[in-house]
Amino acid sequence: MDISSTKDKIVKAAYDCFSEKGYNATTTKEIAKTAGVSEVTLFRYFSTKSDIFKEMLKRYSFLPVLYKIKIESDGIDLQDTLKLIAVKFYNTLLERKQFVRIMLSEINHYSEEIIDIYSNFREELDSMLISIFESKICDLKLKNFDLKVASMGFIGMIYSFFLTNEIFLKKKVDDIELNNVINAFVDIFLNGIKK
Amino acid sequence: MDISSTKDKIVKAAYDCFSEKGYNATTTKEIAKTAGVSEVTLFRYFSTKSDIFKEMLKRYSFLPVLYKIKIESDGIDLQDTLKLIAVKFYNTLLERKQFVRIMLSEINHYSEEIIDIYSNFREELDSMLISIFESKICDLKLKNFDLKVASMGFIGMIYSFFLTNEIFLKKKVDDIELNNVINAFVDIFLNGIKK
DNA sequence: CTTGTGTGTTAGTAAGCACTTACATACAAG
DNA sequence: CTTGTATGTAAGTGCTTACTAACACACAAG
Repeated sequence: MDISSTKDKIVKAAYDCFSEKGYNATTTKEIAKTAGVSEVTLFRYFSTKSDIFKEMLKRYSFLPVLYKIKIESDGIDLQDTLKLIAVKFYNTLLERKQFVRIMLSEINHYSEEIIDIYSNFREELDSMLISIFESKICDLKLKNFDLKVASMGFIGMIYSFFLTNEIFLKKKVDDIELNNVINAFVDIFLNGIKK
Repeated sequence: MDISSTKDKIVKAAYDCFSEKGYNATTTKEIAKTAGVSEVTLFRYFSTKSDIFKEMLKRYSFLPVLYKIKIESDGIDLQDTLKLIAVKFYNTLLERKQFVRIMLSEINHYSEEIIDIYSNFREELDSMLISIFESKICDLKLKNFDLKVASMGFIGMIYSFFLTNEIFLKKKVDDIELNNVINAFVDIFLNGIKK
């Protein structure tokens, strides 16, 4: 028994291929080759190409990873909390860059599944932030904003920064630049929501 | 002579098809049918499917549309200027929603062309905002932020809001909600960059 | 009336695709 | 040694695809 089973290897290979070329441009032959198995073996584990895709969506979704972002915010001030969350969020996206790419390119093709993943993802993130804001609201005299809108704005800055650099421009952002940008975003945002 | 030539009809049809199903899943037969011409005629105008795609990229790029966003900001305060820009930016994205979808789904396939369009787009937008900030910087005692980072943050909030609702969740945002959200974003942002 | 231009129809080709069938082989467990 | 399980190879099927060739028709301009 290998460290990763044949099925695992196929799903991983599919993940890599789909993220590089998209679903339609990836052939089952290619997936098999990447996985280091024969095409026939591939079809012994999955009866259709679509099944491979769906299995891959399940296994590589970043929904579970999201929980790693959750932090203990008691005792830490809001500024540091936001910075920490921003960094963790960005790194999560980086770690699952391939998955992000797949989601972007297959929204049309597998819209139901992807809408599902994305909406769960956003709900979790937003409610995480909102509960943090709520716990700090009395300490810091925040404006009476719609917290959900505020959360969307904050997440949006970081998400968009990620998309622009990593997905569109394919430009690596080094840690120093990332930290500067995140610090600026947090500063703007925090100042913005304070009374 | 028709109001739109045969070539125009083909490019328009390709635009519609590609945005709905993606490049690979769209057949030349389908494009021809959508355009209301025969497939042979299609190949009389374009020698390959890829040529149609590239022609479509040229014609439907939102780069030219971007100049409609530019406004006269003299005499208007920064808050109203930003709100106006945000609304116009959002509406431009809406107007070219199909193009955005194509860019997202074909980054892998036509990365060179799309990177080019996207980076021009961002540069234009950023420099537009930066020059506005600079013209107001003395009036309003803005913090000594990196203006480019500030611009990225502001654009990012709106862009991400658009992507989430219109592209991912396929949820229509009505004008009232859009205005509320934009007002909130501008408030947060403006407060955030002030001293 | 002729000629050129733009288009349609019909039929095709060569390639590539997802997926299948049949058979062979390696190997671990009993 | 036998049997079951996991895999490979070779060959192929039926379908779809981008793209082509050949011919016919409509029609406007000279």
